[in-house]
Amino acid sequence: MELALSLGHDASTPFTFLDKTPKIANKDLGFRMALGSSFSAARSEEIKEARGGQDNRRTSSDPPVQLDLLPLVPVPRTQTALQFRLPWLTDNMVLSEPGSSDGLGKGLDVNRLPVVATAEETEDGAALSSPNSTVSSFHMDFGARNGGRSKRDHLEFELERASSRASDDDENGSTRKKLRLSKEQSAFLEESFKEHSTLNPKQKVALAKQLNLRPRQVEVWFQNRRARTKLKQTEVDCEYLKRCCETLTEENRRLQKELQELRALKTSQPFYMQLPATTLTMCPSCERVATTSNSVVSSASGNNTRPRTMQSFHHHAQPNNKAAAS
DNA sequence: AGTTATTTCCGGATTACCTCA
DNA sequence: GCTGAGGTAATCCGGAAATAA
Repeated sequence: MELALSLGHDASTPFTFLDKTPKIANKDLGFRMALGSSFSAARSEEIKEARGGQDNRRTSSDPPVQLDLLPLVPVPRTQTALQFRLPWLTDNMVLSEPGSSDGLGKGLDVNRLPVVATAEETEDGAALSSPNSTVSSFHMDFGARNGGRSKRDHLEFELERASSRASDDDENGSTRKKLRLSKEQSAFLEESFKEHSTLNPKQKVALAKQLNLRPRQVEVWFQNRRARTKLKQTEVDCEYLKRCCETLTEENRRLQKELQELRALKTSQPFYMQLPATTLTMCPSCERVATTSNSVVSSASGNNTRPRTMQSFHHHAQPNNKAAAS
């Protein structure tokens, strides 16, 4: 998709801005994004392709929209969603499947009650293998959060939160819960988002298992993340258009002034305007209108009163305009 | 082959909760 | 302690696409 901004009088030279946006974004805001109508089409293709398989309704390993809102931290392509190493873990602390025997990988689930697995999990087919082990097998180092709280303190803190949530739930099962993901969970989701901005069901379930979240939560996070990305990009585009508008306004002002000068010249020096019409050509390099009768104007007027822009155009050689000059 | 119902996912808008100044 | 703003998880709704009947 090429968005063309027509400025009214010259639709032949559409003003494209989106191809410039990434440059601006890279420089000023530290992220890039390629927008294109190919997105929806490509997505449809993805879906088609994915639905060829039984349980892969969608795949997004190569998203059509490239976008990075964070400092680029490349994750090797060879790492699948199941093989991510969390940057905050030491080398021997890789998240493992929740049901694995090593006991690692039981990330703290900020939303899951310590004991009860919800019906939704079962529906999603992503119920964890040991939902009641969330507390006992909590091994991730969350010391970085909450101002360097010790592991023990943090665990107690989280237990407290979990139990308070449990009591909330007991009081009213329909209470809407809104609980923050941990820094680590968010970081992991971000990393994953950088890899692919959409998830197929397998990836979603895998991520959910790794982070000890419900698949629905992962799905919602990705949806919200895409929305944030889009909003951010819209702001960038808006800012760019604003700057363009300012530039064009300034250009318009300048041209109006020039027009006024020309009109004044016409009234003060009528002979000037009786000369043969000046051939105007468009400069292929800068796309400015160039006049080819500089010498005539100059000699006829007797002094060099041509407006600044007309003077600035004469750097273009126009060999076939000698008639006008004579 | 065309139609309809169902399912699934998504985006957009909005709500509700949480944190922080 | 109260309050308003901002961030964000969660919800609702409608549309699109695929699939099955």
